[in-house]
Amino acid sequence: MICRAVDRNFFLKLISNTVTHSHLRQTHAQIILNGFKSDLATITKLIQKLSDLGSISDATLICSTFPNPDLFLYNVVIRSFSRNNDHSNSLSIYRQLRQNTALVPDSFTYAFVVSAASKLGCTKLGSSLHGHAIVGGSGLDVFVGAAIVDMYLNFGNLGYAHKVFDKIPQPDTVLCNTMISGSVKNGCFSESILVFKDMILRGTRFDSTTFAAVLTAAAELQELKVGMVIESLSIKLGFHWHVHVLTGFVSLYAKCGDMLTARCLFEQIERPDIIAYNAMISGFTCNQQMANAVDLFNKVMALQHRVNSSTLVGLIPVLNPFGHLILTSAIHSFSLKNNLISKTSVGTALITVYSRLNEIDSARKLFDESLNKSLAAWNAMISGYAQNGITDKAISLFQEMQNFKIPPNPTTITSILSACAQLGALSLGKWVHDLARKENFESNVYVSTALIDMYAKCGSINEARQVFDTLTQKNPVTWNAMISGYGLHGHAHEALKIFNKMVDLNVPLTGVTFVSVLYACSHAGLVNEGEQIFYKMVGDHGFKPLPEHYACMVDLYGRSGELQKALTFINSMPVDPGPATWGALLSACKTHKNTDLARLASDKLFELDPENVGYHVLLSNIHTADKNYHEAASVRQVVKNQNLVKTPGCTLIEINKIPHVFTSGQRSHDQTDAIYAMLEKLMGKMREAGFQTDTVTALHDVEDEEKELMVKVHSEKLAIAFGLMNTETGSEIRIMKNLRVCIDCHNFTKFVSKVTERVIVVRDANRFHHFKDGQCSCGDYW
DNA sequence: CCATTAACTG
Repeated sequence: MICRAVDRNFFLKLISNTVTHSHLRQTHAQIILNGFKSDLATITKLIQKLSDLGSISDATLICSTFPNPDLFLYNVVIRSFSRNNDHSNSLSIYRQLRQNTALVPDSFTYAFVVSAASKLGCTKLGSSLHGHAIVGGSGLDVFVGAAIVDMYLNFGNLGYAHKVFDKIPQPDTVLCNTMISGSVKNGCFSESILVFKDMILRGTRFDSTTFAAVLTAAAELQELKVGMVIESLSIKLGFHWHVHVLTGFVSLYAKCGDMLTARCLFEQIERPDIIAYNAMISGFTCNQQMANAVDLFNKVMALQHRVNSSTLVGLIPVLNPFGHLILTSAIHSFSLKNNLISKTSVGTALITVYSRLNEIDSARKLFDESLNKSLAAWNAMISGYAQNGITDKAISLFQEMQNFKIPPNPTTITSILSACAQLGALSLGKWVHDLARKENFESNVYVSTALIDMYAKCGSINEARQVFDTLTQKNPVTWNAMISGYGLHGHAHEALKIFNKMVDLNVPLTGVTFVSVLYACSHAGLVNEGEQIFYKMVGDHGFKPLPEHYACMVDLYGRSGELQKALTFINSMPVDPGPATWGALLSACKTHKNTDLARLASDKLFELDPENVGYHVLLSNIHTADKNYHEAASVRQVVKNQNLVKTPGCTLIEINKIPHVFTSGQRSHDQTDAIYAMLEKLMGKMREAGFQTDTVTALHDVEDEEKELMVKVHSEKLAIAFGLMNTETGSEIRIMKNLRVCIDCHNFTKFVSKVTERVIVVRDANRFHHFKDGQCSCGDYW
């Protein structure tokens, strides 16, 4: 074939029309033969096409030998790497660009590299690229802005994202969509709706993505009103029949409990995608229609040709909140059969669901079997342990990660903080806080909320408040954590202040908000305040009380001694009282020594929850306190037959960051003799001051082993004595106990705080006690 | 695909 003189346009067209790699090689040869190998436009097009076809190595080879690359060519290469998911090479080309050339990056360059840094999770590099973009004058460009906002949202830093977003003069649809869906991903639903409302005010164009994203937020907040606004807008603009928009409505109605409408809308979706199916399945699960959920799931699985790893991963969020063993095993075996299990995303997803179902061993097995563990897989496993209360495993896995030099991300930090909180491990918690500071994770809402919870649960309520006060981004969970922290420490008035501020600032309240406030009130004896809030919850805020709210109310009345009122309340409840409600009454009966009512409550409990031996123990203790030893023994006999193992009490104290654990009657510690001598001295003083110990009265008719347990010195006394000996005069002592503190030890600690002039902070199984000058912050309510 | 808060008692 004779080649006629060809021009550049000929090659450009030829390259565009090429669909295979070998064809493109021939074209390249022609380009060289015809003397176009140094023509910038032709070579740029060639490189673009090569990378589109996935031949990234050919593309770079040509590029590196090209004499005078311009910025456009660099941008093409940078984007090619990103498109092939090779973000680190994309960034190294950027580095070459800055170091080896005099070219000045433009907004395209910044948009590409910022998103590469985002995908890689490089927070520090990301912020410095943000800086480069500002210096380079691209900081306010909508494309660059969208990339930067998306990056900060991806890093969980909603505050920075918002700062950047607010500065951009004319945010376009894509930028607003990024902000809306990113806020949703960060659990900040009302922020997301606010951005949408701003779009309406500013007249920004909407698209189906906008509506789909806002609907997710509206669904989470059960905001039917926002749904109505979106409905009329989307109908007017012709987006209403879009799959994603309809799916959004399905979720909204499902979350609001209207499954009829949800189903009806779902049926209008012509070709539902996996997200649509998921919305519907999740609607069924959260409205307890398990049979329907399983049916639809099987239908999805039957569409074999369309099921791949992302289908499975997509299904997982449906299971996550509720968990369902049958569905999970189905997915597991499906992925084994179809060789999808080695996909890390599928593995990780299954690890998560198994942990949610308390099947932590199955989760660990999957984790151990996966060869290339992604950060997400580590996180899934760590959070699985943390959520199941297996805090030691969570922490040791985290340490293993550190040893492997795998850098943690905010998700990791959040789970570890939750483990520290459960454990009361203040020094580890502080260390993790420092780490979070260094890595710039502090502004992440999850991290900061977990920090508040950690400090509160580790006894440092003031530090918790400090974190709370410095936050610019809070979500309802953050507020709830602060309220429950105050409740835990018996500071009900502070809890109420935070609650009122929430109301004033229009922060959406949740069911947990009310549980936390009511808990704070009942543990501080604020009966009237609690009562008012309960009625406001129903009347003003339109919440339907859940069983836990009823239980809180019974606890509120019962704890304060108003047992009759508690009973009247139970009888007036519109639903059948559950075990929590009767349990609250029973424990009140114990505190206020009402054996008759206790009998009534425990009969209900034995019926409602026959498996739970705890109620038998409680009833037995009530009889013991009533000096009805015969009755107590017979209740205990029932328990004996059911093989109850009592949790042994133990207390932890940290001295110079080293934890010491004491069990009751323990004599194995190095300083045992000194500890007992110290105790003897303190108890002597205490008796002189007229305190009497309560243990002897309970010793009638008790079996020998139990008698021994009662005479043994409780672990918290040992820990306190040890603490007194090993800390500076006048300093605070903090101890952590796994069970509730008994009346005798409570009195003892009060006394010690007075004679030694120490503040003693005790965390028991339920709450905090701050002992100072012979008084306890719990006001003897616990 | 991975993250935070509450709920009687033991």
